Amino acid sequence: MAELNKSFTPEGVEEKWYDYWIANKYFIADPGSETVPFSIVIPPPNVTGTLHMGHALNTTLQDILARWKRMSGFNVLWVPGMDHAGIATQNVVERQIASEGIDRHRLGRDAFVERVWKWKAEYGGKIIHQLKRLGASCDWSRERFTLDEGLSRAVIEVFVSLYEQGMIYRDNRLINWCPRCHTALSDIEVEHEEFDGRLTYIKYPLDGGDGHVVVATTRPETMLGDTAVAVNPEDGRYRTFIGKMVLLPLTGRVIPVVADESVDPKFGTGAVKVTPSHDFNDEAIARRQNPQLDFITVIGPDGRMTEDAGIKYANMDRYECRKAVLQDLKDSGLLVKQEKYRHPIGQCYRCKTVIEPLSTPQWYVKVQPLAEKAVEAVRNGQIKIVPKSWDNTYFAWMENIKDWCISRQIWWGHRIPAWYCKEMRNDICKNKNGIIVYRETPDGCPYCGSGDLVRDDDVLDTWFSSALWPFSTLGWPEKTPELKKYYPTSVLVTGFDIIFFWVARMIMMGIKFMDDVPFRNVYIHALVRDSSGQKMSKSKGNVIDPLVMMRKYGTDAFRFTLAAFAAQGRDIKFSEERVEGYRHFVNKLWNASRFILSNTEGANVPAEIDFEDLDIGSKWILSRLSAVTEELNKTLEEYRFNDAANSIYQFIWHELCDWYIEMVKPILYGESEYREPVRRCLLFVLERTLRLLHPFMPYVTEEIWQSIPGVKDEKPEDLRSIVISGYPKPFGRDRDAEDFMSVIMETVMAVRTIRGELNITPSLEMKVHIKTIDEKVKEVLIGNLTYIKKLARVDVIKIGAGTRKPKGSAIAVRSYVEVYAPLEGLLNIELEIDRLKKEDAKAEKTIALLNKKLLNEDFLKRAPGEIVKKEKEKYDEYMRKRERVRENIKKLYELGGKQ
RNA sequence: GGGCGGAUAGCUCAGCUGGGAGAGCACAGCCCUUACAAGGCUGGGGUCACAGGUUCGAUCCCUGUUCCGCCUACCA
Repeated sequence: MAELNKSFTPEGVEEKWYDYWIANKYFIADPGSETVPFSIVIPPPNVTGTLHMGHALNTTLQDILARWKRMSGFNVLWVPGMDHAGIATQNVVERQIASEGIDRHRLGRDAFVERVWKWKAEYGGKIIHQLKRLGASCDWSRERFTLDEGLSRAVIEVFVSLYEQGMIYRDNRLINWCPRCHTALSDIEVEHEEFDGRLTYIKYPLDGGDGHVVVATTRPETMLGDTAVAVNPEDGRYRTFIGKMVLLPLTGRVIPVVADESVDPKFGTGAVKVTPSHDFNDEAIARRQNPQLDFITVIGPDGRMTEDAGIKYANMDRYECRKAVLQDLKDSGLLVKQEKYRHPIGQCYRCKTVIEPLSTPQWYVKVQPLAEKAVEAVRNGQIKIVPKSWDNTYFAWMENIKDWCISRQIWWGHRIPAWYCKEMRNDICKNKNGIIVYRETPDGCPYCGSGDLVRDDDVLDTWFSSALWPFSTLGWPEKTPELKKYYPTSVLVTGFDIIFFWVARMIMMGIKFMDDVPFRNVYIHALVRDSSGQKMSKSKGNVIDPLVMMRKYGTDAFRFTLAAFAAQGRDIKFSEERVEGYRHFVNKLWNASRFILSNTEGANVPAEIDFEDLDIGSKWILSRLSAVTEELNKTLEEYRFNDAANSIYQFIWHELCDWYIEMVKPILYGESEYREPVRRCLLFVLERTLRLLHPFMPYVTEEIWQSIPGVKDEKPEDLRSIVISGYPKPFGRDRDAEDFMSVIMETVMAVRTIRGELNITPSLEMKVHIKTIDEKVKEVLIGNLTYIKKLARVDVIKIGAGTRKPKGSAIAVRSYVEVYAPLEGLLNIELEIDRLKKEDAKAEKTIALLNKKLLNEDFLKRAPGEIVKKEKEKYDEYMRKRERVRENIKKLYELGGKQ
């Protein structure tokens, strides 16, 4: 095969074949086809994104599944797309216009949103090109965007119907507020991290009397908004205080001491300052009191103190204010002490700004009823999570789920389809809360006819539209053929970091609106970390760029590395050396193919192959091929990507290359009757192997496959591709051939060991005598002398039961054979005795172990008969072996070895 | 505070339902044998974290301990 270069160069080849696949529409799904569907929706990457290791792993695994199923004859649809990523994208564009000196508020909402779309058209979706470079076999004709028209329709439909069913409501309560992004966040969008802080003890004097209460707080500045002090009703120390009033320092306000069971007497002083407007726990206390405590908001949406904080503090930044308050408390002698205290602080998951609890009106989804069904779906097996260990995480979260805050005070996103009737304030409108939720923009208030309507400014949480992804991308709410054919999707492949954000919500929404789960299986893959186990992040500077890996080592090697790393239930510590190793593997395959193709000129790859007229080596490799085929289908079915990768690696390198190719060389170069069958077999094995490997290494396999002459050439040109060539199925093992081969291999390795250990140069052809008591083994060896001669570089003088050890021979004892290599003059008797003694010691150790076991009556009585029999056989075998080894040592001594 | 996972060869990790441990890389020795030196052959290396328990038998199951990760949580 003159066309193949000496080594594989991915550049050019990758683009060439990707373009070819696209041009021939191999990835485009046909909902009209009768074949069994297999569908995946991609976890839509953010428009702002560039490909990172997580995407690379995620995409590779999905592509392996998609290609495998496509080759296996399924009707595969892999829907690609992107997420508009509300806050993240808005932040990016805000930064961009800031560099031009523009503020979004000055630009105005419509103009800003326009800018974001413009940005999206220009920079967004860079990641799509990168996914293509990875070889992703998505149906790009069905690419979707969470903010495109069809998806917006789905979002509105879901929102309005949930509202109509009372499952979406608006409420005013404390929410997580990001003062930088200027929006509400849901609970899971807050990341908790521990920091070294301080616990500040403050004295609150009793009003109209002696004495005081000391409270402890991590946020002294919020005291300006305190409306009570709470103690545990059972706490004897404070019992007399309950119901009394204390003087709130620095403000002159008088606030009550109240009782609440949530207060832990053991923490701090046992007395808590209560700031209902700025702390979730305090809000709960306030609402439990009768009458309810006052809410005084002292920190505003921008993180600055409000006027209610007092003239002195108003407009200060919250941290600046903390310093001021501490100083003032110190000055007034009310600051008792401060102690070091490590505690978690909530931060915005987009910008890491410290979250501020803030009381604002927001929209919520009542999730409990949805969650119950979603839990049930996993519990009863309608959805299978792999690995199973994630079930518990899922259940734990779902069972304690709180209502989902879905409104965001940003501009980039699905605007909430709600309007407020202004007239309602004048009691003209009969609509009790003035809220109008509509699928289309209403002309006027349907209740009072007023034309004075104002649309809600908020947009929906990005994850609201993502939650609909499995059916919105298939055309819902229309009844499309795609929806009918491909929903529920077959599998969702994703990282565990978005189980709550995304997976759980898709399940809830899918069941609610499609009356069926969104996917049958969920495969949760690991997080890719750096080689020392650290999370990759820009700030740590330990990010490995997938694009760099692909450029440096080729996409095939990179993909294979990811698959080989993807063991279930463990994070991936990525190391570049592994990629390098798999590049060697690509090269190995390449060269083996070169060898096969150049030695099979004139032959065509057969569609099927008959074991009968083949030599043992060929029967063996075919049997092994069938075994690995079975293994691959099985491991892929179980999402054991690493096992799949290792199996095919092992087969190609160590069975096909190290043994089979080496052993058939004499046949190929000589005039054996097996020459033609072997040539066919080589092509057959190569072609099937490439197909087995294709899902992992799409490019190099296609490149080689296209050079193999045979069946494909009869097909029309646009159907000639490994992509649609069919995934191999097991075709049967030949146990005899495998057994016989193991005898041959054992013999060859015995000679090689002698060579290696005694440092006999490979260029010297050794003469060996082989002793075996088994007639069948003898027959096999005699029938396959060519192999043994070639692989061990020996001339076999004698084989059989009566073979005796010639004088001055090196000896290797194996299960079925004993190999004697006469080495007159060459043999170092001492070295050889040492070697045999080592073997003797090994056997001795095993025998002792087995002996102990077999003398144990309990073992004989209770262990299964099959095991006992196996152990006995093993014992006998080792006894025989030891016997032979010892005999040989004795002979060597007789020959002159020193005792 | 609760929950989950990990601890196996120098390094990175496999080891599915318990019968006595594997790979890749690294290391050592020998080979440029006409597919591949990005290669071939051979070899060394592990009381499977620690302590108990269940069992005829435990790397595997149970309990506890230590050390690492991660998730989750309104102890101010």
